[in-house]
Amino acid sequence: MAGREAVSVTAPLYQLKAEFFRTLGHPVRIRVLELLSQREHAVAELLPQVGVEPAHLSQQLAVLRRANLVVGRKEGSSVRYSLTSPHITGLLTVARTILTGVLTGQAELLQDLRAVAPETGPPPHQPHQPRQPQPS
Amino acid sequence: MAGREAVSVTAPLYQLKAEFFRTLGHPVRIRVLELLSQREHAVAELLPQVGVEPAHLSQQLAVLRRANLVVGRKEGSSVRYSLTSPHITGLLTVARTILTGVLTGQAELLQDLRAVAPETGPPPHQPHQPRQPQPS
DNA sequence: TTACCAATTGCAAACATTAGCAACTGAAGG
DNA sequence: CCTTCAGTTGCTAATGTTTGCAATTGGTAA
Repeated sequence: MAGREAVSVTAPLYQLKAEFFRTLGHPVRIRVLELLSQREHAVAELLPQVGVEPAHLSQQLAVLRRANLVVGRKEGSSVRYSLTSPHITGLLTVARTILTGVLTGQAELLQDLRAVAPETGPPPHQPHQPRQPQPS
Repeated sequence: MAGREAVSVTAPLYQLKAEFFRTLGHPVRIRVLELLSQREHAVAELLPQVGVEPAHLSQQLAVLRRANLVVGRKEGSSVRYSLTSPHITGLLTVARTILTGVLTGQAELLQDLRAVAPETGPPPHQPHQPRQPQPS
């Protein structure tokens, strides 16, 4: 039990931020948070959407619970999960915006590479113009 | 055969998002991004601020470079780094907001635990009062 | 009661990341 | 030339995370 302290009052803020982002750094957990951004979901509803076996989903839900990003509420024989903060939805949106930019940058880089003709002169290296669109 | 389909030919979006967040999930990298949020910094300027040995910082900068979150520009014998997107600054801000809420929630939980006298009644569970600003 | 279903937990193997050290490149100065 | 400084890269032991399986809990129905 050494590594993870439940609530460290003294941990530096950037350490906490890193742990926070690390919590988001898993496909299943992202998927869950996106689904919960739309509305509350029972585990049985999440299961087919994320396509992993129940035990695995439960583990990842536990991670999100420990990080206080979601809460589970028992209802009959099932458990319904929801976000603890609406800001999380915003965070995912901003992340997508950045990701779009990053991918655009990489696409441009690819194009630059492709623009270099096999045996002709040196790479032109166009001066970099940012992009407009943001698809889903 | 219907059912679990990988959704996209290329990497699914939530996979990319997870990788993106994982990139942020390290104290040194967070520290660097925060410093670069203020202004451009040379590696030699970052070094004393983050307090790790040069090789380690270089590795973490390489991670951020590969993720296309920062760019390095050689200037004389030093390298100056800057963010590729101003949105990153916003992301860190939103993250702090969420983190503040999360920590507030945990603090309340601690207080609840503390409020339970050794042999007296059940935990009172106060109804949730929103937060107070917090320093960087 | 027993059986079943939804969800969770514990554990160990497979996997990925981190951090420290030595070696290397490239530029500036003697 | 040689030396030094700023950064980077390669390698590897230590560490942390993921994930599949078995066992478990708690609720519901027969």
